[in-house]
Amino acid sequence: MPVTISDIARQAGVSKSTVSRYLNRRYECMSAATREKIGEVIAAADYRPNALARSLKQKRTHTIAAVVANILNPFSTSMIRGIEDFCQQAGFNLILCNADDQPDKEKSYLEMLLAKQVDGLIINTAGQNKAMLQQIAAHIPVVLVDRRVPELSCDSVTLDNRKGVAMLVDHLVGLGRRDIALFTLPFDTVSPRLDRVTGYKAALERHGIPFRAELLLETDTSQVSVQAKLAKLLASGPRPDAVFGFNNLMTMAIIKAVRALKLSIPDDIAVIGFDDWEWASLLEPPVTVVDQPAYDMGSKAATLLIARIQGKRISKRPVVAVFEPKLIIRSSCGERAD
Amino acid sequence: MPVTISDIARQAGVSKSTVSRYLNRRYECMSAATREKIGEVIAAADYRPNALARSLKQKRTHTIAAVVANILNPFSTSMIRGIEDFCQQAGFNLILCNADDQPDKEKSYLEMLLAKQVDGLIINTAGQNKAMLQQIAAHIPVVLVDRRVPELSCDSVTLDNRKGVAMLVDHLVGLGRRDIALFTLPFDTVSPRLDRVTGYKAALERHGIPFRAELLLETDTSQVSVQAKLAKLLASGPRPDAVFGFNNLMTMAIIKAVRALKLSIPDDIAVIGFDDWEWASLLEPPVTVVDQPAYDMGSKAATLLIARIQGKRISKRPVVAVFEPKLIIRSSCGERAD
DNA sequence: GTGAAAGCGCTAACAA
DNA sequence: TTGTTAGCGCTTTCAC
Repeated sequence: MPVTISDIARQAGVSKSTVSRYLNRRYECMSAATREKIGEVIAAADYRPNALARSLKQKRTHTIAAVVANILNPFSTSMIRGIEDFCQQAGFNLILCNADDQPDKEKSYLEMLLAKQVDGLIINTAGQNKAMLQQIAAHIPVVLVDRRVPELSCDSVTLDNRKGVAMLVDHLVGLGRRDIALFTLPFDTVSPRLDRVTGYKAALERHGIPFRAELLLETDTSQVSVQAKLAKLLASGPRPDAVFGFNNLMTMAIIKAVRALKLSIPDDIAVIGFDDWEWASLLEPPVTVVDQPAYDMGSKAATLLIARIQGKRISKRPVVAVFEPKLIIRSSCGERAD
Repeated sequence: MPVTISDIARQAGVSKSTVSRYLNRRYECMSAATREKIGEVIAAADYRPNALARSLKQKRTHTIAAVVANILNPFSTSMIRGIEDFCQQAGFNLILCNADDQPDKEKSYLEMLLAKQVDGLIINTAGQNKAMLQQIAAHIPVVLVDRRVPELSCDSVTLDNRKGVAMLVDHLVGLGRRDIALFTLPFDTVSPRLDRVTGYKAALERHGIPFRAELLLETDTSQVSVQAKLAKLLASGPRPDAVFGFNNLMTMAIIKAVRALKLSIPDDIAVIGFDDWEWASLLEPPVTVVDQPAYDMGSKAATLLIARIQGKRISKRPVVAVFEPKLIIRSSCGERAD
């Protein structure tokens, strides 16, 4: 039997309306005496307004949700921190959901978020729930992070993936590597992956290097899968002189595989990855990567979302924030930075 | 103007109660015809019940919250996955909060969670909000993870930290190391840290090694702090032949510092850490650690919490689940496992 | 400055 | 089998 607004009203000898005004800081329409009295009663009773009731009435929850692809990926956690910090500062609550890159799980989270009446949504979608997202975007502001969905008319925050790959390929080619194998997760439906593949082909072409389909390897990020593909590749035909991992999980798997296959980095093979992560510099040799400003991307997404929710006037049309990748040269490609 | 239960009722030509019964799967008390009719109308309207209204009435939200200390720490993310998977399976929603080890932030999250009427709480507390937690625990089930709070009468899930440290010290001593420096975060208020310090002293004593206060170093997990302390230690008196990091973040900082100081691991100094993490095995040399089953601990916490919420009969008295640490020997202490 | 009353969208007796 | 009614705890006109 928690204490309600009626209890406070009774104890303070005023009406619920007055207490409500107090709760909403409308102190102007209230005598100093009642204001003080209510304050005392609330403190004494340790009263906490019921957000459900309030939201039901106001039709706003002051809560947004973030659905990320994989909470075990440092890219996601950094992005989350960016979102979280902005929300905190803006007085919004955050519900965090980990869709695990599974469309079903994503869908069930979306269902629950809608039921809970969140005011807005930031999502790094697996891409299979377009219809549902479309419908959601019609009701509440939605911001896509990392992955675009062309069909969806909403704000998005992405990285210039093609540029990132260009930097990476340029770096490799500059060091004399030409046979660059690339390990990616299935890339048909997920925009950054597709962009990276496209960027890879474009960059090769720019350097006059013919694209070889056998160097484009689609796999999950487990060491076994990666190692099997890599071993097969090494056994058959001209061996690659560089490998490029599509995200940090993939890069880790590549490094494990390369080591298991007793290859030396970078002498036998150069290794380069997308996404930086805390301990990339601690590996031997330290790994060269293209970094995405995950924290800033998260923060920007939250900024856009909350601006929309608060009806701040931003362009009616979807805004597309594109962030710049950064090449962090360490030594896994044959060049020592320090 | 989203569609409500009244809209559905009208369109289906029945009363709200009947629709409500449908929503709550009480099909027994309903003709097949109405059941079908309602189903059609709901599907056509793409109706989604408002969880706020439902929860307000039922006084249950089917939602629990998890407040973790630091989402950037792999220990936390693994634990979260354990919690999340169990919730998913049990049909509970999860609100995730990252308190960042800041009591203020923790408090503000607790306030909002209470306002949102969560049914239960899993918390890895910074330890400064005892009074508030006590009061919360009196209303709803609370499960403490990782860190105990003796004053609080609620379930807890912890690791046998003293045992973990004992394994670690035994390992080191077995390899001939006796001057073991230990880097910890401030340990006066946080139980696992305190347990680890106590366990360290006890283990030394068991081996007849006198405890030297100058080897117990309290610091944050930044490389600069750690490196400063380590440099000072090396310069003054008998140098340690091993360093032990209190969690994975600390261990990473130690490794960075040791490298910056041009010491060789394990020849000049052995390094061992608490918590395993994905890439510990990829470092050179691979790092020996004491691992905590973070996923299982999270899963167990969720299991306990939800059992309490559902009133399953578990002992009235707080249950204390203690997990076993596991020593993972790699080669940073002078012994190669593979 | 303050209160009475209606209602947010739902559930749960109690009737019929 | 179904409908009527009365709230859940709050906000918000509209009076006074």
